[in-house]
Amino acid sequence: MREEPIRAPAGGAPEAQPHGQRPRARRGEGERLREEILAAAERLLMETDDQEAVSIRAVADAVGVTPPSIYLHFADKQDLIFAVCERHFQRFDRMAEEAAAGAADPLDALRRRGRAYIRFGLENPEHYRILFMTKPARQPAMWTPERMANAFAFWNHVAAVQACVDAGLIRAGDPLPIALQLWASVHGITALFISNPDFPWPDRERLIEDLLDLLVRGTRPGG
Amino acid sequence: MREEPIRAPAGGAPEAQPHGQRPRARRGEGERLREEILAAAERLLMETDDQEAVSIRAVADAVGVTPPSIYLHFADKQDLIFAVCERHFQRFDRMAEEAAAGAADPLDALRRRGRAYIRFGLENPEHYRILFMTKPARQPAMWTPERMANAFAFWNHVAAVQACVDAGLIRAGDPLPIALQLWASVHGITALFISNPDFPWPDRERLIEDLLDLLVRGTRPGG
DNA sequence: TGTACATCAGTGAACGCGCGTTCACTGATGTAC
DNA sequence: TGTACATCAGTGAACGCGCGTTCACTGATGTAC
Repeated sequence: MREEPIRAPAGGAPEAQPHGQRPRARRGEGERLREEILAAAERLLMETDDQEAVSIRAVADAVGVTPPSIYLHFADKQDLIFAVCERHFQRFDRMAEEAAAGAADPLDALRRRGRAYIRFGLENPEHYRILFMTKPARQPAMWTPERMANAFAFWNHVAAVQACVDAGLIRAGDPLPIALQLWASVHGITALFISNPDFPWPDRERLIEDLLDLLVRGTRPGG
Repeated sequence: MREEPIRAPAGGAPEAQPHGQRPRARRGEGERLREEILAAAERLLMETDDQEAVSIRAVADAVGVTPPSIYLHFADKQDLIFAVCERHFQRFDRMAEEAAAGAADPLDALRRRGRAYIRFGLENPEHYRILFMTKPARQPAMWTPERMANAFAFWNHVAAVQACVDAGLIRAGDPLPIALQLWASVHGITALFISNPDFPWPDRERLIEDLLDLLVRGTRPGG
Protein backbone atom coordinates (compact mmCIF):
# COMPACT_ATOMS: atom_id res chain seq x y z
CA MET A 1 0.00 0.00 0.00
CA ARG A 2 2.13 2.82 -1.31
CA GLU A 3 1.12 6.32 -0.39
CA GLU A 4 1.64 9.45 -2.37
CA PRO A 5 4.21 11.85 -0.98
CA ILE A 6 2.55 14.03 1.58
CA ARG A 7 1.67 17.47 0.33
CA ALA A 8 0.20 20.51 1.91
CA PRO A 9 -3.49 20.92 1.11
CA ALA A 10 -3.95 22.82 -2.12
CA GLY A 11 -6.37 25.34 -0.68
CA GLY A 12 -9.43 26.17 -2.74
CA ALA A 13 -7.67 26.05 -6.10
CA PRO A 14 -9.01 23.19 -8.22
CA GLU A 15 -5.73 22.82 -10.14
CA ALA A 16 -2.80 23.79 -7.99
CA GLN A 17 0.41 23.90 -9.99
CA PRO A 18 3.50 22.24 -8.51
CA HIS A 19 5.04 24.31 -5.76
CA GLY A 20 2.39 26.94 -6.44
CA GLN A 21 0.46 25.90 -3.36
CA ARG A 22 2.56 27.93 -1.03
CA PRO A 23 2.64 31.67 -1.56
CA ARG A 24 6.11 33.11 -1.35
CA ALA A 25 6.72 34.87 1.94
CA ARG A 26 7.09 38.60 1.97
CA ARG A 27 10.31 40.31 2.74
CA GLY A 28 11.34 39.91 6.35
CA GLU A 29 8.94 37.00 6.77
CA GLY A 30 11.36 34.32 5.68
CA GLU A 31 11.32 32.93 9.19
CA ARG A 32 7.83 31.60 8.55
CA LEU A 33 9.26 29.00 6.21
CA ARG A 34 11.56 27.83 8.95
CA GLU A 35 8.59 27.15 11.17
CA GLU A 36 6.76 25.31 8.39
CA ILE A 37 9.81 23.16 7.69
CA LEU A 38 10.14 22.25 11.36
CA ALA A 39 6.44 21.40 11.56
CA ALA A 40 6.52 19.24 8.44
CA ALA A 41 9.69 17.44 9.51
CA GLU A 42 8.23 16.86 12.96
CA ARG A 43 5.10 15.34 11.45
CA LEU A 44 7.12 13.11 9.13
CA LEU A 45 9.31 11.94 12.00
CA MET A 46 6.28 11.16 14.15
CA GLU A 47 4.56 9.27 11.34
CA THR A 48 7.53 7.20 10.27
CA ASP A 49 9.60 7.01 13.46
CA ASP A 50 12.60 6.82 11.18
CA GLN A 51 14.94 9.70 10.54
CA GLU A 52 15.93 8.27 7.18
CA ALA A 53 12.37 8.63 5.99
CA VAL A 54 12.58 12.33 6.78
CA SER A 55 14.49 13.24 3.66
CA ILE A 56 15.13 16.78 2.58
CA ARG A 57 13.02 16.11 -0.49
CA ALA A 58 10.10 14.73 1.55
CA VAL A 59 10.15 17.70 3.87
CA ALA A 60 10.33 20.16 0.97
CA ASP A 61 7.45 18.37 -0.72
CA ALA A 62 5.36 18.44 2.43
CA VAL A 63 5.91 22.17 2.80
CA GLY A 64 5.31 22.86 -0.91
CA VAL A 65 8.77 24.19 -1.66
CA THR A 66 11.89 22.96 -3.49
CA PRO A 67 14.70 21.15 -1.64
CA PRO A 68 17.31 23.93 -1.80
CA SER A 69 14.98 26.16 0.19
CA ILE A 70 15.62 24.03 3.25
CA TYR A 71 19.21 25.21 3.20
CA LEU A 72 18.13 28.79 3.64
CA HIS A 73 17.26 27.86 7.22
CA PHE A 74 19.30 24.80 8.19
CA ALA A 75 22.96 24.08 7.59
CA ASP A 76 22.33 20.48 6.65
CA LYS A 77 20.01 17.59 7.24
CA GLN A 78 21.34 16.67 10.67
CA ASP A 79 20.91 20.24 11.79
CA LEU A 80 17.23 20.07 10.83
CA ILE A 81 16.64 16.66 12.41
CA PHE A 82 18.27 17.66 15.68
CA ALA A 83 16.29 20.92 15.75
CA VAL A 84 13.08 18.91 15.38
CA CYS A 85 14.00 16.59 18.24
CA GLU A 86 15.24 19.36 20.45
CA ARG A 87 11.98 21.21 20.02
CA HIS A 88 9.99 18.05 20.65
CA PHE A 89 11.87 17.44 23.87
CA GLN A 90 10.84 20.82 25.20
CA ARG A 91 7.68 19.01 26.22
CA PHE A 92 9.71 16.80 28.51
CA ASP A 93 10.64 19.66 30.78
CA ARG A 94 6.96 20.41 31.36
CA MET A 95 6.11 16.72 31.81
CA ALA A 96 8.84 16.24 34.38
CA GLU A 97 7.61 19.24 36.33
CA GLU A 98 4.04 17.96 36.20
CA ALA A 99 5.15 14.50 37.27
CA ALA A 100 7.02 15.94 40.23
CA ALA A 101 4.19 18.26 41.22
CA GLY A 102 2.24 15.83 43.38
CA ALA A 103 5.26 14.38 45.15
CA ALA A 104 5.18 13.64 48.84
CA ASP A 105 8.78 14.67 49.39
CA PRO A 106 11.92 15.55 47.39
CA LEU A 107 12.93 11.93 47.05
CA ASP A 108 9.52 11.01 45.68
CA ALA A 109 9.82 13.96 43.30
CA LEU A 110 13.17 12.69 42.06
CA ARG A 111 11.69 9.26 41.58
CA ARG A 112 8.78 10.65 39.61
CA ARG A 113 11.14 12.60 37.42
CA GLY A 114 13.06 9.44 36.66
CA ARG A 115 9.87 7.59 35.79
CA ALA A 116 8.80 10.46 33.52
CA TYR A 117 12.19 10.44 31.81
CA ILE A 118 12.01 6.76 30.96
CA ARG A 119 8.42 7.02 29.84
CA PHE A 120 9.08 10.01 27.60
CA GLY A 121 12.01 8.25 26.01
CA LEU A 122 10.00 5.11 25.32
CA GLU A 123 7.13 7.11 23.87
CA ASN A 124 9.49 8.93 21.51
CA PRO A 125 12.14 6.36 20.73
CA GLU A 126 13.44 7.88 17.51
CA HIS A 127 13.70 11.33 19.03
CA TYR A 128 15.46 9.82 22.02
CA ARG A 129 17.81 7.84 19.86
CA ILE A 130 18.72 10.89 17.81
CA LEU A 131 19.45 13.19 20.73
CA PHE A 132 21.18 10.76 23.09
CA MET A 133 22.38 7.77 21.11
CA THR A 134 23.78 9.27 17.92
CA LYS A 135 27.45 8.69 17.38
CA PRO A 136 29.57 11.83 17.66
CA ALA A 137 30.53 11.82 13.97
CA ARG A 138 26.85 12.19 13.05
CA GLN A 139 26.00 14.90 15.50
CA PRO A 140 25.69 18.35 13.91
CA ALA A 141 28.49 20.79 14.60
CA MET A 142 26.28 23.00 16.71
CA TRP A 143 25.00 20.22 18.94
CA THR A 144 26.79 21.25 22.12
CA PRO A 145 26.72 19.55 25.51
CA GLU A 146 24.73 22.52 26.78
CA ARG A 147 22.01 21.98 24.23
CA MET A 148 21.90 18.31 25.07
CA ALA A 149 21.72 19.02 28.77
CA ASN A 150 18.88 21.45 28.21
CA ALA A 151 17.02 18.94 26.07
CA PHE A 152 16.27 16.77 29.08
CA ALA A 153 16.19 19.52 31.68
CA PHE A 154 19.43 18.36 33.23
CA TRP A 155 19.82 21.32 35.56
CA ASN A 156 16.36 20.81 36.97
CA HIS A 157 17.38 17.24 37.59
CA VAL A 158 20.47 18.39 39.46
CA ALA A 159 18.30 20.77 41.47
CA ALA A 160 15.99 17.88 42.35
CA VAL A 161 18.97 15.92 43.64
CA GLN A 162 20.12 18.96 45.60
CA ALA A 163 16.67 19.23 47.19
CA CYS A 164 17.03 15.66 48.41
CA VAL A 165 20.44 16.41 49.84
CA ASP A 166 19.06 19.50 51.59
CA ALA A 167 16.26 17.40 53.07
CA GLY A 168 18.75 14.82 54.29
CA LEU A 169 17.28 12.15 52.02
CA ILE A 170 20.43 11.69 49.98
CA ARG A 171 23.90 11.57 51.45
CA ALA A 172 25.52 14.98 51.58
CA GLY A 173 27.94 16.12 48.95
CA ASP A 174 28.13 17.47 45.44
CA PRO A 175 24.81 16.71 43.73
CA LEU A 176 26.37 16.68 40.27
CA PRO A 177 28.04 13.24 40.32
CA ILE A 178 24.94 11.69 41.88
CA ALA A 179 22.76 13.34 39.24
CA LEU A 180 25.00 11.92 36.53
CA GLN A 181 24.93 8.43 38.00
CA LEU A 182 21.16 8.47 38.21
CA TRP A 183 20.91 9.81 34.69
CA ALA A 184 23.23 7.09 33.41
CA SER A 185 21.08 4.41 34.99
CA VAL A 186 17.73 5.61 33.70
CA HIS A 187 19.32 6.23 30.32
CA GLY A 188 20.55 2.66 30.37
CA ILE A 189 17.18 1.04 30.79
CA THR A 190 15.57 3.43 28.32
CA ALA A 191 18.23 2.78 25.71
CA LEU A 192 18.11 -0.99 26.18
CA PHE A 193 14.35 -1.06 25.75
CA ILE A 194 14.60 1.07 22.64
CA SER A 195 17.37 -0.89 20.96
CA ASN A 196 16.26 -4.34 22.08
CA PRO A 197 12.48 -4.48 22.32
CA ASP A 198 12.51 -8.21 21.58
CA PHE A 199 14.75 -9.13 24.47
CA PRO A 200 12.73 -11.32 26.86
CA TRP A 201 12.24 -8.59 29.42
CA PRO A 202 10.17 -9.43 32.43
CA ASP A 203 7.34 -6.98 33.08
CA ARG A 204 8.72 -3.62 32.04
CA GLU A 205 6.84 -1.44 34.47
CA ARG A 206 7.93 -3.65 37.30
CA LEU A 207 11.52 -3.59 36.13
CA ILE A 208 11.46 0.19 35.95
CA GLU A 209 10.02 0.51 39.45
CA ASP A 210 12.54 -1.97 40.82
CA LEU A 211 15.39 -0.05 39.22
CA LEU A 212 14.10 3.21 40.70
CA ASP A 213 13.92 1.45 44.08
CA LEU A 214 17.48 0.27 43.71
CA LEU A 215 18.70 3.74 42.81
CA VAL A 216 16.88 5.37 45.70
CA ARG A 217 18.36 2.86 48.15
CA GLY A 218 21.77 3.40 46.64
CA THR A 219 21.73 7.14 47.27
CA ARG A 220 20.54 6.91 50.90
CA PRO A 221 22.56 8.72 53.52
CA GLY A 222 24.46 6.76 56.12
CA GLY A 223 25.50 4.04 53.69
CA MET B 1 46.43 11.80 3.31
CA ARG B 2 44.48 9.31 1.31
CA GLU B 3 45.50 5.70 1.59
CA GLU B 4 45.22 3.01 -1.01
CA PRO B 5 42.61 0.34 -0.33
CA ILE B 6 44.16 -2.31 1.85
CA ARG B 7 45.18 -5.46 0.03
CA ALA B 8 46.56 -8.75 1.14
CA PRO B 9 50.30 -9.04 0.59
CA ALA B 10 51.01 -10.30 -2.89
CA GLY B 11 53.37 -13.03 -1.79
CA GLY B 12 56.59 -13.45 -3.72
CA ALA B 13 55.12 -12.81 -7.14
CA PRO B 14 56.60 -9.62 -8.60
CA GLU B 15 53.46 -8.90 -10.69
CA ALA B 16 50.42 -10.31 -8.95
CA GLN B 17 47.38 -10.07 -11.18
CA PRO B 18 44.17 -8.70 -9.63
CA HIS B 19 42.48 -11.25 -7.40
CA GLY B 20 45.18 -13.69 -8.34
CA GLN B 21 46.86 -13.27 -4.95
CA ARG B 22 44.63 -15.71 -3.23
CA PRO B 23 44.64 -19.30 -4.44
CA ARG B 24 41.19 -20.74 -4.84
CA ALA B 25 40.30 -23.07 -1.99
CA ARG B 26 39.96 -26.75 -2.70
CA ARG B 27 36.71 -28.57 -2.52
CA GLY B 28 35.36 -28.82 0.99
CA GLU B 29 37.66 -26.06 2.14
CA GLY B 30 35.34 -23.18 1.33
CA GLU B 31 35.04 -22.48 5.05
CA ARG B 32 38.56 -21.10 4.99
CA LEU B 33 37.34 -18.09 3.04
CA ARG B 34 34.78 -17.45 5.76
CA GLU B 35 37.56 -17.20 8.29
CA GLU B 36 39.60 -14.92 6.09
CA ILE B 37 36.61 -12.65 5.54
CA LEU B 38 35.97 -12.43 9.26
CA ALA B 39 39.61 -11.65 9.94
CA ALA B 40 39.78 -8.95 7.27
CA ALA B 41 36.53 -7.36 8.39
CA GLU B 42 37.66 -7.43 12.00
CA ARG B 43 40.89 -5.70 11.08
CA LEU B 44 39.07 -3.05 9.04
CA LEU B 45 36.64 -2.42 11.87
CA MET B 46 39.44 -2.07 14.39
CA GLU B 47 41.39 0.28 12.14
CA THR B 48 38.50 2.54 11.21
CA ASP B 49 36.17 2.17 14.19
CA ASP B 50 33.37 2.80 11.74
CA GLN B 51 31.13 0.09 10.37
CA GLU B 52 30.42 2.14 7.26
CA ALA B 53 34.08 1.98 6.34
CA VAL B 54 33.83 -1.78 6.42
CA SER B 55 32.20 -2.08 3.02
CA ILE B 56 31.69 -5.37 1.25
CA ARG B 57 34.05 -4.15 -1.43
CA ALA B 58 36.76 -3.19 1.06
CA VAL B 59 36.55 -6.55 2.79
CA ALA B 60 36.64 -8.42 -0.52
CA ASP B 61 39.64 -6.37 -1.61
CA ALA B 62 41.45 -7.04 1.64
CA VAL B 63 40.92 -10.76 1.26
CA GLY B 64 41.83 -10.75 -2.43
CA VAL B 65 38.46 -11.88 -3.71
CA THR B 66 35.50 -10.33 -5.53
CA PRO B 67 32.53 -8.86 -3.65
CA PRO B 68 29.96 -11.54 -4.54
CA SER B 69 32.12 -14.12 -2.81
CA ILE B 70 31.20 -12.60 0.52
CA TYR B 71 27.64 -13.72 -0.05
CA LEU B 72 28.73 -17.33 -0.20
CA HIS B 73 29.27 -17.09 3.56
CA PHE B 74 27.13 -14.25 4.88
CA ALA B 75 23.52 -13.42 4.11
CA ASP B 76 24.19 -9.70 3.92
CA LYS B 77 26.44 -6.99 5.25
CA GLN B 78 24.80 -6.72 8.65
CA ASP B 79 25.16 -10.45 9.12
CA LEU B 80 28.90 -10.12 8.53
CA ILE B 81 29.33 -7.09 10.77
CA PHE B 82 27.45 -8.66 13.64
CA ALA B 83 29.42 -11.88 13.26
CA VAL B 84 32.64 -9.87 13.56
CA CYS B 85 31.46 -8.12 16.71
CA GLU B 86 30.05 -11.25 18.25
CA ARG B 87 33.35 -13.02 17.76
CA HIS B 88 35.25 -10.04 19.13
CA PHE B 89 33.11 -10.03 22.24
CA GLN B 90 34.05 -13.59 23.01
CA ARG B 91 37.10 -12.04 24.60
CA PHE B 92 34.87 -10.27 27.07
CA ASP B 93 33.76 -13.51 28.68
CA ARG B 94 37.38 -14.36 29.44
CA MET B 95 38.15 -10.84 30.62
CA ALA B 96 35.21 -10.82 33.00
CA GLU B 97 36.30 -14.13 34.47
CA GLU B 98 39.85 -12.88 34.87
CA ALA B 99 38.64 -9.67 36.47
CA ALA B 100 36.51 -11.62 38.95
CA ALA B 101 39.27 -14.10 39.74
CA GLY B 102 41.00 -12.11 42.43
CA ALA B 103 37.84 -10.99 44.18
CA ALA B 104 37.59 -10.96 47.95
CA ASP B 105 33.97 -12.05 47.99
CA PRO B 106 31.04 -12.53 45.58
CA LEU B 107 30.01 -8.90 45.83
CA ASP B 108 33.51 -7.77 44.97
CA ALA B 109 33.44 -10.22 42.07
CA LEU B 110 30.20 -8.71 40.80
CA ARG B 111 31.69 -5.28 41.08
CA ARG B 112 34.78 -6.28 39.17
CA ARG B 113 32.63 -7.79 36.46
CA GLY B 114 30.75 -4.53 36.13
CA ARG B 115 33.98 -2.58 35.89
CA ALA B 116 35.28 -4.98 33.24
CA TYR B 117 32.03 -4.61 31.27
CA ILE B 118 32.26 -0.84 31.14
CA ARG B 119 35.93 -0.91 30.31
CA PHE B 120 35.51 -3.44 27.52
CA GLY B 121 32.71 -1.38 26.02
CA LEU B 122 34.74 1.81 26.11
CA GLU B 123 37.74 0.09 24.57
CA ASN B 124 35.63 -1.23 21.71
CA PRO B 125 33.02 1.46 21.18
CA GLU B 126 32.02 0.57 17.64
CA HIS B 127 31.65 -3.10 18.47
CA TYR B 128 29.62 -2.16 21.53
CA ARG B 129 27.45 0.21 19.57
CA ILE B 130 26.75 -2.39 16.92
CA LEU B 131 25.79 -5.19 19.30
CA PHE B 132 23.85 -3.23 21.90
CA MET B 133 22.79 0.08 20.41
CA THR B 134 21.68 -0.78 16.89
CA LYS B 135 18.06 -0.08 16.15
CA PRO B 136 15.95 -3.20 15.65
CA ALA B 137 15.33 -2.50 11.98
CA ARG B 138 19.05 -2.73 11.31
CA GLN B 139 19.72 -5.84 13.29
CA PRO B 140 20.20 -8.94 11.11
CA ALA B 141 17.38 -11.45 11.10
CA MET B 142 19.41 -14.05 12.94
CA TRP B 143 20.48 -11.72 15.75
CA THR B 144 18.43 -13.31 18.52
CA PRO B 145 18.18 -12.28 22.17
CA GLU B 146 20.07 -15.47 23.04
CA ARG B 147 23.00 -14.48 20.87
CA MET B 148 23.01 -11.01 22.37
CA ALA B 149 22.87 -12.41 25.90
CA ASN B 150 25.78 -14.72 25.14
CA ALA B 151 27.77 -11.87 23.65
CA PHE B 152 28.27 -10.30 27.07
CA ALA B 153 28.13 -13.50 29.11
CA PHE B 154 24.77 -12.62 30.56
CA TRP B 155 24.22 -15.94 32.28
CA ASN B 156 27.54 -15.72 34.03
CA HIS B 157 26.44 -12.32 35.23
CA VAL B 158 23.20 -13.78 36.58
CA ALA B 159 25.22 -16.50 38.30
CA ALA B 160 27.43 -13.85 39.88
CA VAL B 161 24.33 -12.14 41.25
CA GLN B 162 23.03 -15.48 42.51
CA ALA B 163 26.32 -16.06 44.30
CA CYS B 164 25.85 -12.77 46.13
CA VAL B 165 22.32 -13.75 47.09
CA ASP B 166 23.57 -17.12 48.35
CA ALA B 167 26.22 -15.38 50.44
CA GLY B 168 23.63 -13.05 51.91
CA LEU B 169 25.27 -10.01 50.30
CA ILE B 170 22.29 -9.15 48.10
CA ARG B 171 18.72 -9.27 49.28
CA ALA B 172 17.10 -12.63 48.63
CA GLY B 173 14.93 -13.25 45.63
CA ASP B 174 15.05 -13.94 41.93
CA PRO B 175 18.50 -12.87 40.67
CA LEU B 176 17.25 -12.21 37.16
CA PRO B 177 15.55 -8.83 37.71
CA ILE B 178 18.48 -7.62 39.78
CA ALA B 179 20.89 -8.76 37.10
CA LEU B 180 18.88 -6.84 34.50
CA GLN B 181 18.81 -3.70 36.61
CA LEU B 182 22.54 -3.80 37.12
CA TRP B 183 23.10 -4.46 33.44
CA ALA B 184 20.88 -1.52 32.50
CA SER B 185 22.87 0.80 34.75
CA VAL B 186 26.31 -0.18 33.54
CA HIS B 187 25.04 -0.15 29.98
CA GLY B 188 23.78 3.36 30.59
CA ILE B 189 27.08 4.85 31.59
CA THR B 190 28.91 2.94 28.85
CA ALA B 191 26.49 4.09 26.20
CA LEU B 192 26.53 7.71 27.37
CA PHE B 193 30.32 7.83 27.29
CA ILE B 194 30.35 6.32 23.83
CA SER B 195 27.72 8.57 22.29
CA ASN B 196 28.70 11.73 24.13
CA PRO B 197 32.43 11.80 24.72
CA ASP B 198 32.44 15.59 24.68
CA PHE B 199 29.96 15.99 27.50
CA PRO B 200 31.75 17.69 30.41
CA TRP B 201 32.04 14.52 32.46
CA PRO B 202 33.84 14.78 35.74
CA ASP B 203 36.63 12.22 36.16
CA ARG B 204 35.37 9.12 34.40
CA GLU B 205 37.06 6.51 36.55
CA ARG B 206 35.69 8.18 39.63
CA LEU B 207 32.22 8.36 38.16
CA ILE B 208 32.32 4.67 37.29
CA GLU B 209 33.45 3.71 40.78
CA ASP B 210 30.82 5.91 42.36
CA LEU B 211 28.14 4.35 40.20
CA LEU B 212 29.31 0.87 41.14
CA ASP B 213 29.18 1.94 44.81
CA LEU B 214 25.67 3.21 44.36
CA LEU B 215 24.55 -0.02 42.72
CA VAL B 216 26.13 -2.17 45.41
CA ARG B 217 24.43 -0.16 48.14
CA GLY B 218 21.16 -0.38 46.27
CA THR B 219 21.19 -4.16 46.19
CA ARG B 220 22.05 -4.63 49.87
CA PRO B 221 19.83 -6.86 51.94
CA GLY B 222 17.68 -5.43 54.71
CA GLY B 223 16.84 -2.28 52.76
C1' DT C 1 5.95 60.95 -7.96
C1' DG C 2 9.08 58.13 -10.65
C1' DT C 3 12.63 55.11 -11.15
C1' DA C 4 17.09 52.80 -10.80
C1' DC C 5 18.77 49.75 -7.70
C1' DA C 6 19.42 46.39 -3.84
C1' DT C 7 17.76 42.63 -1.54
C1' DC C 8 15.07 38.85 -0.24
C1' DA C 9 12.86 34.37 -0.97
C1' DG C 10 13.02 31.37 -3.33
C1' DT C 11 13.69 27.96 -8.18
C1' DG C 12 15.58 24.39 -11.63
C1' DA C 13 18.76 21.41 -12.90
C1' DA C 14 22.36 18.69 -12.08
C1' DC C 15 26.37 16.54 -9.67
C1' DG C 16 28.54 13.01 -7.48
C1' DC C 17 28.37 9.10 -4.71
C1' DG C 18 30.04 4.58 -3.75
C1' DC C 19 27.19 1.32 -2.15
C1' DG C 20 24.78 -3.39 -1.39
C1' DT C 21 23.27 -6.85 -4.02
C1' DT C 22 21.97 -9.97 -7.99
C1' DC C 23 22.53 -12.76 -12.08
C1' DA C 24 24.35 -15.57 -15.36
C1' DC C 25 28.40 -17.68 -15.96
C1' DT C 26 33.26 -20.42 -15.56
C1' DG C 27 37.00 -23.27 -14.53
C1' DA C 28 38.96 -26.49 -11.49
C1' DT C 29 38.19 -30.47 -8.72
C1' DG C 30 36.34 -34.61 -7.55
C1' DT C 31 33.38 -38.99 -8.52
C1' DA C 32 30.48 -42.83 -10.38
C1' DC C 33 30.81 -46.48 -13.43
C1' DT D 1 41.92 -46.74 -16.74
C1' DG D 2 39.00 -43.44 -19.06
C1' DT D 3 35.48 -40.34 -19.22
C1' DA D 4 30.99 -38.10 -18.72
C1' DC D 5 29.06 -35.70 -15.22
C1' DA D 6 28.14 -33.13 -10.85
C1' DT D 7 29.58 -29.92 -7.77
C1' DC D 8 32.16 -26.46 -5.56
C1' DA D 9 34.42 -21.97 -5.27
C1' DG D 10 34.44 -18.58 -7.05
C1' DT D 11 34.15 -14.33 -11.22
C1' DG D 12 32.52 -10.17 -14.10
C1' DA D 13 29.44 -6.98 -15.06
C1' DA D 14 25.75 -4.43 -14.08
C1' DC D 15 21.52 -2.74 -11.67
C1' DG D 16 19.14 0.31 -9.05
C1' DC D 17 18.96 3.71 -5.66
C1' DG D 18 17.18 7.95 -4.04
C1' DC D 19 19.90 10.84 -1.60
C1' DG D 20 22.20 15.27 0.23
C1' DT D 21 23.94 19.14 -1.58
C1' DT D 22 25.55 22.96 -4.78
C1' DC D 23 25.34 26.46 -8.31
C1' DA D 24 23.81 29.88 -11.16
C1' DC D 25 19.79 32.12 -11.73
C1' DT D 26 14.91 34.78 -11.22
C1' DG D 27 11.04 37.39 -10.03
C1' DA D 28 8.78 39.98 -6.63
C1' DT D 29 9.24 43.37 -3.09
C1' DG D 30 10.93 47.23 -0.99
C1' DT D 31 13.91 51.71 -0.84
C1' DA D 32 16.91 55.85 -1.65
C1' DC D 33 16.82 60.02 -3.95
